[in-house]
Amino acid sequence: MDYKEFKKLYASSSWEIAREVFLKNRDTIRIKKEKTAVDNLEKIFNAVFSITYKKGFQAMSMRDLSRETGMSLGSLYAYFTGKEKLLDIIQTQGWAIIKKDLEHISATHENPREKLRAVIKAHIFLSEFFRPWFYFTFMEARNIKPTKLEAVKSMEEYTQQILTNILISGEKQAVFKPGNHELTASMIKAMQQEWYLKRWKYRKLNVSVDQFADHLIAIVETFCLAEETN
Amino acid sequence: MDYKEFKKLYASSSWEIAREVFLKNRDTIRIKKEKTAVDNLEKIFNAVFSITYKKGFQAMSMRDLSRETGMSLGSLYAYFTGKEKLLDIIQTQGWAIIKKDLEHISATHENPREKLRAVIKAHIFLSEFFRPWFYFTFMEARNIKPTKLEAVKSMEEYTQQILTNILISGEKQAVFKPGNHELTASMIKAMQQEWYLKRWKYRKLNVSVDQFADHLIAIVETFCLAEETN
DNA sequence: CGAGAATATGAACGTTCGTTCGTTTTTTTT
DNA sequence: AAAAAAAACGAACGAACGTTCATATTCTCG
Repeated sequence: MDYKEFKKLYASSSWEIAREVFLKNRDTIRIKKEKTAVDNLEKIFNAVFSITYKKGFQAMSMRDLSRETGMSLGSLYAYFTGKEKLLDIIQTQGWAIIKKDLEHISATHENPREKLRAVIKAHIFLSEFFRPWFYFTFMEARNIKPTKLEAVKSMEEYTQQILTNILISGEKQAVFKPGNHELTASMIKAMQQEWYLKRWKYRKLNVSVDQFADHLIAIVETFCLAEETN
Repeated sequence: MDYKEFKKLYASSSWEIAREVFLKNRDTIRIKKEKTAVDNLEKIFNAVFSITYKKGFQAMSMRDLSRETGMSLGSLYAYFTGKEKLLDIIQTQGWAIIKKDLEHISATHENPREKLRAVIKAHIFLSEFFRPWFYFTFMEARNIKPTKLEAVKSMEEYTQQILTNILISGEKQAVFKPGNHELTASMIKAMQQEWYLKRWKYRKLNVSVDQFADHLIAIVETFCLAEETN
């Protein structure tokens, strides 16, 4: 499967994400009409991503956000109770996107080799489709409260565990070589992360997301696959 | 070479780094006595690293820095002309550390295989020894001015080029397989970066810097080495 | 020891920040 | 079309910010 196919199958749209946020936060959002709320939430998220990509969340002022969205300062506060809550909403939703789709992919394959390929690709394709969410979630993790930070770290461990488990069960089936699977899974995550953290580099090198994913999988399989299955 | 040996051979101390900064910025630093200036610069850098690791540079107030260093607000401004200049000083010095030592390592080996191992290891060991500098340089890159940002990006490309060139010359000598060396070099950089970005993970997993470096080299060599030399 | 240079101090200043709220505008309902 | 509800507005407020500077303290050296 390449990125084009992936987009059609799994990805929910930017508007649907905003709608999910609206439904999850109805108690704190003062806007009643769904269409109004979701449209403006989408506008707000896009503005946040655009501003913070350049200068970070802390440096973004509410006046910046007001200018970028075309909404007044007062209006903005009808959609979230404060700047900190806005950060929290985006972070929480970002991780929800990752978790939901990764669990889905992980469940739909049996063969360890196919499963490993599918999970790696899905993560990269997801991070391409929701790049702003991924980038924000990683770069602004420092700004959330210590309680929430623990949740972020355990989420990181969880997604890594998915990879580790595939490698372990693959070793049992003699598809993969023995080795420090936890460490290998870490390295895979590091390379996946590279795609959304250093996008400018790959745009310059003219590397497509499909090329990147294939290269990463080639490296991993060369290292992990047992000799006879190669 | 393991990390213990590396420390003895190449690393300059935290105090020597501060001294380098002092000598480079004598024109803007209002303190005359070298010992006073260097001692306090070292104290300032450590305080900045400690504060910004948790909340980032933008969120660090000069009052935070004053509290952490034990110096008064007025004193601080004798060491740098403003908060922005402080950021610039640390960023510039961070990249200078990387460049200097990487060039040194790259020049002291001939055999492509040995050279690749040495450069990869040196970068990881350096990032372990100067972790605060590496972490800060990466995480606060967004806060510098566009002109300086271009310098940062070209530095990233430069260090990647060192790896790419080793792979290319290794291919010519039939030590390495043909392949997209630029992309492979990128992946190596991503994995190296992992060590200083996610230190908490490896502390938890009880993975030493030597183990990490060896695992990374194993992955790279499995993928790059030509069959006959394996 | 004492004079002058170097360094440290923190109250004070102007600015910008996040947030609030009385008001106006728009939309929906009657 | 009038009334009621919902949404948008932006001036205003106190707190916190980066920075300055007149003054106090410490150090240096004849």
